[in-house]
Amino acid sequence: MKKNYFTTPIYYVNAEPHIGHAYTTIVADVLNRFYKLAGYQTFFLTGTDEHGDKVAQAARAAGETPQSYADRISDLFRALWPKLNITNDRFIRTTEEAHKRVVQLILQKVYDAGDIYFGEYGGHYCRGCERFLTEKELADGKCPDHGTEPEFIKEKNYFFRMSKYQQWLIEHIQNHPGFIRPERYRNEVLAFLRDPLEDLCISRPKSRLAWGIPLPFDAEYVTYVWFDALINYITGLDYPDGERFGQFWPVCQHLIAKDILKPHGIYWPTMLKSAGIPPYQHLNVHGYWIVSESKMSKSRGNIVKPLDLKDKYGLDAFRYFLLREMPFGLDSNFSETALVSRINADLANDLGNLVSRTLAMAERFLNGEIPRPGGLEEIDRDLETAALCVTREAERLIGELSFHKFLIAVWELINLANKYIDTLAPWSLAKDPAKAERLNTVLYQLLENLRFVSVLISPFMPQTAGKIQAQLGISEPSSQTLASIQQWGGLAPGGRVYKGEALFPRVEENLKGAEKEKMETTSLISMEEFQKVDLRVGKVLAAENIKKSDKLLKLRVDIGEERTVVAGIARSYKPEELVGKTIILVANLQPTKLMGVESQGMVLSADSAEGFIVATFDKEAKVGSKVR
RNA sequence: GGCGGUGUAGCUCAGCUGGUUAGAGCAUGCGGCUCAUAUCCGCAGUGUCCGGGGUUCAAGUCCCUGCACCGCCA
Repeated sequence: MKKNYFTTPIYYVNAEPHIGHAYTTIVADVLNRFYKLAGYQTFFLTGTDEHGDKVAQAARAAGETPQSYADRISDLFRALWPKLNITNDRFIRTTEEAHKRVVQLILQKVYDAGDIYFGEYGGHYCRGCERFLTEKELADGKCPDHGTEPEFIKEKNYFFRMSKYQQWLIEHIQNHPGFIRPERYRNEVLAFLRDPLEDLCISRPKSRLAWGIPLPFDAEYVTYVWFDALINYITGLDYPDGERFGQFWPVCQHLIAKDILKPHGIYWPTMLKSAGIPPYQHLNVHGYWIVSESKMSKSRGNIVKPLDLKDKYGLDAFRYFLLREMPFGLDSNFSETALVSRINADLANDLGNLVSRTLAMAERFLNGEIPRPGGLEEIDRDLETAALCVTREAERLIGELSFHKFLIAVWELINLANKYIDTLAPWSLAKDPAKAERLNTVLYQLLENLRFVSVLISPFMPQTAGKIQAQLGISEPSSQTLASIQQWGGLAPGGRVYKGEALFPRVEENLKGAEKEKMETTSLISMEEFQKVDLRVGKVLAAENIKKSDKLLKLRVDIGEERTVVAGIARSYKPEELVGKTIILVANLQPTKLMGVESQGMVLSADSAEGFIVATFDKEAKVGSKVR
């Protein structure tokens, strides 16, 4: 059985989870779910990174011990993942005893290989910060936080001979194009490796920092946090003797954001090399979410955290948005407006409505029974071919992390199904008993297509996929694997389908929010300016449709003189309903031609639940009089 | 200061190894349908492809240079 192992970084517990953590973990989850669907045996690891200076400092600031502080923040992460429907197999913490043993084992191995030496390191040490400051951090030679001059301290430490493996690493990256991907990050690492690599300081004296894993060969020192943290990826597989390590190493794919490229692209492979462990398969590097406060949330005076939006709009929509919007590797913008736009356009209008209309027709025309299809015509085969084509593309696109391209492909299939419906108009077929078999075929193709779509989207939107499959009467969702959509026709005739709730209700609230904002920003006008508008009481003398327009009506209105007016209210009023009505007309509006008819004014109207309604008076007003 | 990235329609972005009238989605306008979540389908646009040079028969695509923004490093 083919295998795959996915990891997220173990998240550093000096801050609470945010959108970036969520994205990395959701991507790992999508991969994990997809490869399971494709029949792989998988393992998925995430967790928290808990040692080191910053955690010790954050704990001190919070008045806690490092351990209790780490426990608390680690729990925040652990509690978040189920809410995002994450299917990790293990949650690892670097403060676990098992991990400490593995770190010490690796240190000993590297030490025994002769790759660790004791040396002296000098730097600007700030007692307030309890750490070394770089030249750049210094402001006028002083610590920017404490305003004190740091001491130049020489400190003895252990160093990992990273430089020894520089050439090996360069060659490995060059010989394995997918080792670090996308390519931009591979190039970045190669560029970095053009300069001589410095050896890595891997210890901290206990006198300065006690919150770490003791070195096995010198009890006076603890391990540098990165050397400790990276090793989690093999601890998670129960290195060295665990069965999982044999199964899932080195078929390992790390997922990281670009900020931790160097430790993963350089420290980690050289550490593995020194310890005699083969390197991982892929390092998958993604970009940042640029979060701009959307106007929507600003105008309401409350700043919305991206992660909170999953509760507001639903988890699947949130997951879909993250994977659809960001080309893997690049930075992308995150905004509530963009999220709402994706929900309405892609999820409600395209997918949700397709499911809704298909199942409604199956219920209405076939009493909810999955029909037996008859002979296929070309257009029916085209739908099949397109669906099978997306299935075939899936493994390639997901394999190269092109999630957005894959989702585009699925949505092309969804659009094709919508076109298929429009072209074949099943509602017309249903009116003609002679076309019953044709109707059966068309609806079968549509239902089967929904089955394909549900399987294809299931790694991204597991809840939604489940809902669609339930509506299709599929009793065993576990049967719906990638293999099940290698062939058309898996949906068994005779089964029952039913139309459920709308999968994704349109988000209308925000439209109102935008309108509200527009109103708020409308500037104030003076009485004089208002009086420039000549509003008159008018009586509708005649009304008729304008041909070729379904929105416009042509009216003749008496305001003391007769005016021709074109009004965009044909969807709400039949011409005869308007005749005799007393209305309000803007009488001094610049005349304009609409659909070839000159309009000499504008009828006042407003929105209502039933569409446009025209403004009238509650008692009889005098025709032609001024409205104030 | 060094290294790298980005700059294409109102918005968000595709455009591989240079090759006919530069694309998609959203938004906009018009039309069609009525099964459907006022949804769907069709049609219609709009662009000094950041500026300036250069290479070439041919450059959004390659080279040089300038500007703007963003990373990483020192």
